[in-house]
Amino acid sequence: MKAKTRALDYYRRMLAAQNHAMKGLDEHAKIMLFARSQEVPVNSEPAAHWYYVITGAVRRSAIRSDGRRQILDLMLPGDFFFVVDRNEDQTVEAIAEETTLASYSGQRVEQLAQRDVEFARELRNVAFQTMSRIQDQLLIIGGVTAVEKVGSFLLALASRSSNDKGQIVLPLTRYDIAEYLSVSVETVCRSFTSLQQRGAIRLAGKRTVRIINRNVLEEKNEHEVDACPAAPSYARGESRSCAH
Amino acid sequence: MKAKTRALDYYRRMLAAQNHAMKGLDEHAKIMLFARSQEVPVNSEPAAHWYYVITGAVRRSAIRSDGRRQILDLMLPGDFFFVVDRNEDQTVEAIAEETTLASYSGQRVEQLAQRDVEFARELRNVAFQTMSRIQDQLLIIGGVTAVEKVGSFLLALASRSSNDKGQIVLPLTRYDIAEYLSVSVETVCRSFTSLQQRGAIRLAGKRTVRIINRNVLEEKNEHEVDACPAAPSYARGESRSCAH
DNA sequence: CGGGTTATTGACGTCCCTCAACAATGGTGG
DNA sequence: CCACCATTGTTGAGGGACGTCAATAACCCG
Repeated sequence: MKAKTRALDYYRRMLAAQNHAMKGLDEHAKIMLFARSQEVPVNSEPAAHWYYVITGAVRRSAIRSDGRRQILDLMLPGDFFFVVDRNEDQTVEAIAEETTLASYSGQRVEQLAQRDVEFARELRNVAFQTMSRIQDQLLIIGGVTAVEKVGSFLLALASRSSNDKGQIVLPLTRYDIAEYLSVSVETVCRSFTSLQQRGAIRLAGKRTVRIINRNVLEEKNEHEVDACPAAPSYARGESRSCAH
Repeated sequence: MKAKTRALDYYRRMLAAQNHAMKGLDEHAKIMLFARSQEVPVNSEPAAHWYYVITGAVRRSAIRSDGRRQILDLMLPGDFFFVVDRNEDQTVEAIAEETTLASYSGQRVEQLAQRDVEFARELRNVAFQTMSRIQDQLLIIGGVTAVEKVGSFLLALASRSSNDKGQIVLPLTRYDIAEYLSVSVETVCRSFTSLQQRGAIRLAGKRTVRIINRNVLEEKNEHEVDACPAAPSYARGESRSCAH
């Protein structure tokens, strides 16, 4: 239980240092330690438990009817999460080894929200942040090519994780990335090598990515960048907005 | 302004009839009427205004850097929505003609949430419903084939709209569907005809869809249904969960 | 050392995006 | 009322991208 007390110390220090949204809850938090691929218990009723990621990484995923797994949300240190959906059978699992979470009872969260007005507002902001996270994922998945998806995924990951000058350590496997982006694992690999050959990223080991050229990652098409001459015909421009 | 007063009447009656989550707000609601493709004004600050769809349909969309439009959320009668994201430039537009919304000031919502505990809980549920909606869209977009995407989109639409025995009236154009599913318009059309030829749906007019065979829509692959003999190798089964 | 997981690359077939042409629809003004 | 035009919807041909199958390497752990 060395890791657990260490995580608790880290948690306390972080609470003291930065402005924690859930600071009213810290005395009621239950610190939990998870191993890689270990499931996080979530109740079926909506938001029965609230979690805060201290270290590691967590994925929330659903199984399709054809057996494929879709990662619905990826939580990194500093993120809150909870399970809302009633009908979908979702599983929450720790991705990284030694993932530590702070767990709050949903009932206690409700009570605190009733008493403390400021806390209730923070609670709403937590929900907003979750929505923003899923929405970003939707934009990433909606990308045209696989290289574009992987590129914007790396950029999103870099902006979320505490990065040291564009150096990202991937907390997830290629399979997880594939299930997050809903592409095949092989395509993810090929996208990585393609991005590296194009000078966009630099792979140091399998899990460490250094972003060399952000512009290449942001460019959606690989068609010899010529400063975006005009919107493609697929984008129907302003014809809709001008109607009526 | 005939339509506006009619919508207001409808709104009042609906409030009286069913249990409206925002019933504490009805006297502060501002009823607004929108024409097709008319933009709904949203402030840049998060959740500056809350909206409730009375009739019609509304889309919230973002423009990608390559010019393509991505619909991030689709709101039907009975849905609440608000704009959360700060950095993304999102536009909210009415899809259907004579779209009527009830608008609430975000400030007043905050005030009411501070006074009324029950209302604050309802407010959280509204946020949860929005999350659930975006999440469903994520699962739909993550589908493998275009036919599968269109099929699950139709099923989701049928479960959301007040349907008369599987009869759906699409409030959006093929272009909107394409931007919702992030596929090309032509592929959407081909998927419709393919689903019709397979006997899954029946097109009565361009915008009216009757669902004939739900099973065909739910089947992800068109590979001659043989009762799902085994999960495909792409789905890696339980090998992950069993690790450690 | 051996076995399982993870990662990478190639060959091949299929799905879908693009371009193109055209039909159907709806609104506007003469 | 009808011609006109913009929008919307549909279908075909061709090529590129990605999923699938396969083989292999690298890595971790007992």
